[in-house]
Amino acid sequence: MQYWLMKSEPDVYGIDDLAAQPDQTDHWDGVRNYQARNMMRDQMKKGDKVFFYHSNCKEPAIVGIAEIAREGYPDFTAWDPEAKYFDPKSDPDNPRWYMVDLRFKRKLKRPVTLREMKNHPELADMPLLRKGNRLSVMPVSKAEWDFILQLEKTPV
DNA sequence: GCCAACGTTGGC
DNA sequence: GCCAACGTTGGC
Repeated sequence: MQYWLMKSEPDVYGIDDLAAQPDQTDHWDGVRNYQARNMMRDQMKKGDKVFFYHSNCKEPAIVGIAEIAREGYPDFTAWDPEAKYFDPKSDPDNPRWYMVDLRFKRKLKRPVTLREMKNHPELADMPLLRKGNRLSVMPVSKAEWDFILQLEKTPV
């Protein structure tokens, strides 16, 4: 099993939005970046664990845990001219973009903030902490995953 | 709201 | 294939 981190803007789609879905499951559409696409299409497996990260907000932080409920399949919103992430270069015969389904598992006991993570050398290799990194989907090592779960248990 | 860093596009 | 221009991301 692998571990991942996926970013979302809470104003657009936060962890509470995922938790409010039927079966607490939703498709993760709108990713339009090839590196992220490849990971969703080729690497994510059902049951993999995912940190849900809130980006572009007041206190960027990991706020919860989800899991992969369905492995990569074509992102059909790319074919919908009305959709925000419509891409005329993608078509059903040759889909350019892929997505997965995520199922909400739980919120963290407290958010583990970006600011806090920067203070721990154990996490320094995470793409999340590297300057200028814009990947919205990234792998997390088991050591990093476990470390962050330890942080969660520690009061701020 | 600013702006640095990055990915993509398209002219050549 | 190069690279300048452009749009986007996302922390601050």
